Parts: sequence; C-alpha cells; structure tokens
Amino acid sequence: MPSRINLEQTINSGQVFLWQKCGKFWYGINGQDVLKCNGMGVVESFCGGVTDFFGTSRDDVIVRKSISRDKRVCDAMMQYPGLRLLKQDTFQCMITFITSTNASIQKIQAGLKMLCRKFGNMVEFDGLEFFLFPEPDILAHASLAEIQKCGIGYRSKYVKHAAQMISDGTINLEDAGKMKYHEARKYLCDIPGVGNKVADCILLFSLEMDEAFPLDRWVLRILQEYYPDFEINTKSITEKQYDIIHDMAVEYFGPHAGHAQQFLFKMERDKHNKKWL
DNA sequence: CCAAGGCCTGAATG
DNA sequence: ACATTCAGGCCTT
Repeated sequence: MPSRINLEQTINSGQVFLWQKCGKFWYGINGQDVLKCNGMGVVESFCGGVTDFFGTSRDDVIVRKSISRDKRVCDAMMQYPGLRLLKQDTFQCMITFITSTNASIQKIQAGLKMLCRKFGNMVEFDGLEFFLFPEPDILAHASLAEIQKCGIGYRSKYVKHAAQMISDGTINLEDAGKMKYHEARKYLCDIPGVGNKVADCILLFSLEMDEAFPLDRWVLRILQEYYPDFEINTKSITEKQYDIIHDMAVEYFGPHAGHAQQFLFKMERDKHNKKWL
C-alpha cells in the first residue's frame, strides 16, 4: 500500500533548497516553474502544466519492498512514510549540487537564492513574487564577477562553465538519463565541478536513476557506523574507493539503493538535530 | 581558527 | 609509460 507523500519530510531531506512555507502551503522553484503544494503534493503549478515532481508515476510499492531487505532502512521508512525521491529540473539540480560542495544547507540555500534573484526571471504567482531559476544561456553568458557576487566562492567558475556546456550542447543531461548508470556517471563527471558524488545527486534527484548512491561524509559515516561489513576506514575517498563502495551498496541494498540512501541520510541527520530549510 | 553534504591540480608512488 | 593515491588549496559565514 503506497503511503501518502509528506512535504515536510520530502522537502527537508537535502534534495532541494529553493522551497519555503507560506501559510499552509509550500512554494518551490523548479526550473522555470513554481510549484504550490499542500502537505501532500502539488496542487498548482505556475506554468499550468502537469509535473510529476514527486515521482508518483514510479511504482513505490516495488521500491519500498525492494529496499526493505535491510532492517535499518525498514525502520527509517516507518519513521518517514511520506519521504519521496524527486524528479527535479535537471539543470537546476546540477547547479544546485555544484554549489553544494563544502557548504552547509543554509549556505547552499543563500547562494541559490542570490543566483535566482540576480539571473532568474521574476514572476508573480498566487499573489506572491518569485524568482525562477536562471536559464543555462543566462548563466553561460554572465560575467564571472557577477556570479561571484552570489557568495558561492570558488564554485562560481564551475557554475559558469557547466552552464556553458549545457548551453552549447556539449553535455545533454537528458541523454545521461538514458545511459546505463556507470556510463552516465562518468559522462556527468566531465562537467567542471561535478565529481562522483555530485553526479550521483543529479542522477538520483532528477533523472530517476535509482542505482545512484551519493557518498558524502554523512553516508560514509552511516556506513562505517552501522554497516561494518562495508569496512569503510577512511574519511575521504578516492575515485576507485568510491566505485567499490558504491557497487557494494547496490549489491547489498539492491537496484533501488539510492532510495535506501535517502532514508538513511534523513534519519541520521535528524538524529543529530541538523537543521533543514 | 574551525567546520560545513567535494572537486581540482600537481607531485609522488607503484 | 601508465594508473592511483596523496596533500593542499579553495570561497564564505
């Protein structure tokens, strides 16, 4: 039985940063669209089109049954029955996680808001003003100095270069979604500012690739603390170690390992009282 | 001065 | 000659 989506749990799980609660509704920027949601899902879209932002088209029963092979993931699913993996705008997702390196959630959010305010179009929706996410062309042609004013530091040049690669067609994010997992991850790593971790975030949060298993400091900590069989003994990992650990994770958690990662990540951060949006 | 959801570069190793 | 690993640096609050 598929459980209902819970906005609080889903928005506050580190997948998105441009969301805010206004009264009883959540509003979020998704590319050139603004989504308005109640506690359970999208109720209105600025563009008026149908979006499957919450990935309701995927068979959640299959996914949950698959990752419930692990006891701890099972517990986390009980704790967060409404947590879902999203299908975000791919370009926004890419820029988001490029800016996320070495940054806290609050800092990521501040930087992205500035990018939107400076380079995105302002629209009025539901009596409120929003700044949409900058389009690839705009960021590609923006001056580096202007991008730097958004407070994203050394990531600025990556943002510009990455936007250029999307803008001129060197990289096609939708194409990545059609490749096999390892090929897709490698393909995305050609983008400046994108390493294995960021590539996995793009694949998992916007391209429905469930084998993607972002290995950040938190997930590494989780694995070494609760999964001794993984034998994680380093704090930071090399390219090759990333591969090995990733493949072990898919072997253990199954083809939908990325979902397992999201539940574990959410649970561990809450346990440490880390702040969300 | 340190920490915060990595990535890139150059140099050393095998 | 290669493929890996290692150590710093990096913007900002």
